[in-house]
Amino acid sequence: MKVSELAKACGVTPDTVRHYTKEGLITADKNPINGYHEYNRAALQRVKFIQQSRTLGFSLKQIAEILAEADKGDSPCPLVRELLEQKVPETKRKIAELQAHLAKMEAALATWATMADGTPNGHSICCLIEEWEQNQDSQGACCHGN
Amino acid sequence: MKVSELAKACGVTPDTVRHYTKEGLITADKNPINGYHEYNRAALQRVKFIQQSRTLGFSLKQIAEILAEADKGDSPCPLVRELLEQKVPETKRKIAELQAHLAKMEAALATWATMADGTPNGHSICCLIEEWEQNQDSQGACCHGN
DNA sequence: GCTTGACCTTGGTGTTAGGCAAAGGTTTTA
DNA sequence: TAAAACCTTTGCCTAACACCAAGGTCAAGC
Repeated sequence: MKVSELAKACGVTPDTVRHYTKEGLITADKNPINGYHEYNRAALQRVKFIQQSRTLGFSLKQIAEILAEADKGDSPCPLVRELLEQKVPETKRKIAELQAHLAKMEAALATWATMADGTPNGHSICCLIEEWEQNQDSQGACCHGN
Repeated sequence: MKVSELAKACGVTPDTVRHYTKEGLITADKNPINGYHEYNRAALQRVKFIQQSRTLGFSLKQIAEILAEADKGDSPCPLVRELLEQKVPETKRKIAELQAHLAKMEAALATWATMADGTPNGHSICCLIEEWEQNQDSQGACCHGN
């Protein structure tokens, strides 16, 4: 298969296939006549595997480790379990961060609903941002009356 | 103030201050004798503002727009409201993605708890990944008995 | 006065996972 | 046979810095 054929078969772009090839995640023979890459079924399987792994949140570097393990003839499964077990709390942390983040934004918007816009005056750039967090008891000290 | 003094005062690294300077988010006079950057209180205020804005999830590019608006003498507040209102659904989407992601991982780990590790055999790289999703009814077809 | 360490400068590289574009060769199609 | 569609390599772009190198500068102690 050529680049685009493989890409289409896997539902990725040709650039992605080229990227994986360049990074050594998949290999290809080169047609000596025209220099074109020639991919086989193993490459197809590997690209599909890579996409599956990416949906689980693995980085290309981690996937490369997994593939290297498999290429050595060892089972990559223990490594996969380990990586995934690390990833779960990490993902939970990210979710918590984003949720805190979202709460901040919604709180800010709610607070701002009662605040007027301020014109920058040299001691304040945007009162909405500068005042929204720490001085929630003195809301709008810099803005109101504008 | 010099780079490190400003950085310390704002709780960021000198590299961050240099980065903001290079990107034009803050300005500095240059000491003609030694070429050192000299920051004033306005820069201090701006770096703090940038940090506040970053905790709200704004990118440096967006912050640059906000600052540019303020520098023109206009109130950046309407822009800030608008940006933040765009950001809320975006963040919700990201959270949902991560949660789906997490669910996938936990489901995979739960499924795998009952599966043995497989040795790569040419038709499977890591059965855990390849089998976990689509064939949940034929779990371990490639792995068991190993 | 001099050395040492801490600071500053510019400029470059690295990080993720490709996207995009240029310049040129090849293959397929009309 | 000419255009369209494909392929190649090369290299730059993204976000927000972190880190490093080479070299100049400054403050302190001896």
